[in-house]
Amino acid sequence: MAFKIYNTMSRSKEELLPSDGKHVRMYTCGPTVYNYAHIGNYRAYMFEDLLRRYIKFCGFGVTQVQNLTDVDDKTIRSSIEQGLPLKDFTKKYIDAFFVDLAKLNIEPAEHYPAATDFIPEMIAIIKTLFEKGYAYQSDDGSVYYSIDKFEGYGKLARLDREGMRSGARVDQDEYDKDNAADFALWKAYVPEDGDVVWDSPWGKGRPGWHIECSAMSMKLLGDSFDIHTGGVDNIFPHHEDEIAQSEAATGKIYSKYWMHCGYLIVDGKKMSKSLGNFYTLREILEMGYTGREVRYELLSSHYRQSLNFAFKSLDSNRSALKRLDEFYTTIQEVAGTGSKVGDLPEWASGTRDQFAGAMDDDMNISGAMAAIFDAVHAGNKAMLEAPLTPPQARAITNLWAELDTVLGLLISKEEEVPAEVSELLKARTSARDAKDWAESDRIRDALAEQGWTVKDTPEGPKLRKL
RNA sequence: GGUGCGGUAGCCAAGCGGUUAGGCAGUGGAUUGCAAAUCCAUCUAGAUCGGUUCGACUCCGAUCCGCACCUCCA
Repeated sequence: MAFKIYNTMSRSKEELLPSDGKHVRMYTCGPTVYNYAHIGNYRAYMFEDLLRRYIKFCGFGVTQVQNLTDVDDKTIRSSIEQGLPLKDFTKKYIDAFFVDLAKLNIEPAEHYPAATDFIPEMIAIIKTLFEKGYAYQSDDGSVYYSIDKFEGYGKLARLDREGMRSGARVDQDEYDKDNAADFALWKAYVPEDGDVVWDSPWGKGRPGWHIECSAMSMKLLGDSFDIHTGGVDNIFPHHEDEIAQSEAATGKIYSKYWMHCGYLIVDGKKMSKSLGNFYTLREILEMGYTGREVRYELLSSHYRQSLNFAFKSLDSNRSALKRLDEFYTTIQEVAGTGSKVGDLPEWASGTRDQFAGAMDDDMNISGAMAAIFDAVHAGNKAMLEAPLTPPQARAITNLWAELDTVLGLLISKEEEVPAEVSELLKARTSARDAKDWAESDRIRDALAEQGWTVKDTPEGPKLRKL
């Protein structure tokens, strides 16, 4: 089996082969910390989470870098509005970001570099670009990258260099630049920047946006690394410009694979802060949804497909997760505390291959989830015929644990049954033994108020969290 | 205008040149003191028009519609 991923650079699926054969180095574009990230942003981080988890499932090691953009127009403007030093302002949103990642059960990356901690590295790259003739300084003091000097410019986005001249949004007034599409490496200081300023060989100022990713990725992963990811809106200009400046500076291939995820759509439009049609994770959690339900939502569509966000599907995810929980709880009850592992029952013997086969194909999550639900259905059916042995059940819980290293939503945390609730259950059992159905139903309602539902099974009553 | 993605049943969403994807919801039944869960059965597909083929949801062409990117963007 081979894990194939869609490489935006080649526009085709390619087998993932890390350059050292065993350890994948990946750079994933992270948040700009001027506000709470919305769930459209988390769609990208969720895709990256699935990717790193499946890479590990395939037996590779992973080093993931996710940057924090803590200096740009928006962070500067907002921090000044709030009268806070930039670092104090961004800290609030950086902290919130990590809280959200935990709620969504997104595995932490190995590195979370902040742009403001890598200014010397950025300046070093710009210096090199000057030496090699790719950079120039304009009259206003800003430093630009000359895209005409880089032969491969446009190779990722497959730009029509001629067509760009008549591009819809090229600002004709940008006469400081040699070519309207040249981008800033270093922005000269303007009063609006307040005290956000660094010294450089080209005067006071601050870095351009694209240079931060080049500096941090190459510093932490090397001049050439394996995978670079982001949303499709990053293909151009951000990633195109990163390639231009990095490859011009080093003369090496910057990233071997480029992967991009589709958008989160709300009411037929891309969710974005500028359109104002966004939800933050904390808003959704306040509405009573769980991080796990949101995780299921963000995960369960193929990453390159746009994902239509609707509360209705969050509700249906709750039902689907209940079905998974019901199954897993049943299996776990049979497995008990025994550690002896038996063979998988016939109905689960192909599940792992079916799951991996789907995931190998550019992370076909729909196929992978179908493998899970096929097993649940076949298992429920088989258990009506013949009970599992504890070692068989243990084999299944082990399989589930393995698959959940990828999905991160199969196994929910055990709920402790409060003493009060187990007292109620006892009282109800007595009532039922006495065939006092009215009392039994009254207690069942009382349990529901506590958030628990009771099921009467041949093995006795069972409690489930609502 | 350039470039790219898509249109699959009530909703969400896959693979596949011929054989039930899957999830949610609905209906009928089994089961249950009643439920819940589960099982069984069942309803609703492939934007439109052509072409290739023994056979097309799948390949090709055209048309229509939607979304995105073309220097804020995950």
